Amino acid sequence: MTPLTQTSYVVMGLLGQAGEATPYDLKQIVAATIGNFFSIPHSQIYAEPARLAKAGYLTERRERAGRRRKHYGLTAKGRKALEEWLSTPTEELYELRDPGLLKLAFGSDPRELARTQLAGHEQKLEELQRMARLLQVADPSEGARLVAEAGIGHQKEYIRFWKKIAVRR
Amino acid sequence: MTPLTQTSYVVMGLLGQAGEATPYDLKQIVAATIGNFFSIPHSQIYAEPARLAKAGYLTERRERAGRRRKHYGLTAKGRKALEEWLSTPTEELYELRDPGLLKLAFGSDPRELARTQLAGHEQKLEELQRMARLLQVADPSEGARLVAEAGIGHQKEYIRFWKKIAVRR
DNA sequence: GAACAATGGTCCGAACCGTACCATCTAATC
DNA sequence: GATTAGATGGTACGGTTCGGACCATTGTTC
Repeated sequence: MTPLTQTSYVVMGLLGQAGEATPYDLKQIVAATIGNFFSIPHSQIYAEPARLAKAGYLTERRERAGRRRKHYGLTAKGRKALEEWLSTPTEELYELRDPGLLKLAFGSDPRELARTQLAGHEQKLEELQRMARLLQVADPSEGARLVAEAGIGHQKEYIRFWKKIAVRR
Repeated sequence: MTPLTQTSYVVMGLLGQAGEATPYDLKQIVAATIGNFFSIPHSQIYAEPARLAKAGYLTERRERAGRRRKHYGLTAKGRKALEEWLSTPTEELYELRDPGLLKLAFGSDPRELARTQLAGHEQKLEELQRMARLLQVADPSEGARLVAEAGIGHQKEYIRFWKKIAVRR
């Protein structure tokens, strides 16, 4: 039995948008886009397509020469599973692991922490804004744009939060 | 070698605040507080203290009768490790897995999704606000209060986001 | 054509995870 | 005072995930 995990749907979802792709392609896309709100370690991005292919959700085509890259694409079965998943809204909310907040909760010095975290979030915000600008012109999908917006909103929220702490007396 | 993971610090951090505790106690505290921004499955909360005790970071005392609960506390070594960790601000940001945004990115129907997610986040917000009120009166630690505030801020951000989508034409 | 960076990928043991199950205590009900 | 239901408290375990180290091919620069 091959249970489909959220990672599975990430892979299938990307292939649904990108057509055929190698795991490396997927890795790049993840890093640039959904990695921002759905983290996946790179080793999984290589392992998962193989697993899915074996279970009939993906086609696997291997180059005969050179790098012998593997290219994956959705099968009908894969496409069906993906669509089914997409058409059922989740109630589940997020899962979060924020080491900054963790330290804060346990009594780290708030101001120092705030400085460090602030820097990170500001940088992240810029990244996201850059990305959003690209999507404005380039991307066909509305979902991608919305999601980028969501990310921006949360970064701003983080920045408000840490700033408040940083400037406190 | 026993590398200290974030989970380790959660356990040690809680013991730092609570004094001695059983894994069950820890589980309860996590569920009520830091679980909101740092998720850990309950099986880990039982496994980790044992691991840490074996490595000398915790003391382990087992009741002789009845439930034979195990009580854990920080050793000097544990306290030192904790303090060291607390005194180094992290640059690392969060790790997030949000299935709602994932589906949105891949083309789920935004309005339907919004309705479902909205309900969840509104409930979560209430929970957090209830908790925050409790902390106002009961909790000594400033960190805990700040962190609850952060959570509230993000829930509100989520609600703004999904609401905007839900009411769209 | 050597050296170096970028690309593309594999491998592995430890940690993690969900889930199912087990045991003890409490206290209400008869 | 026996029975039972629910809350409390905990263990076990096999499969999955994870980070990180390492390997191989290609492209670029000198």
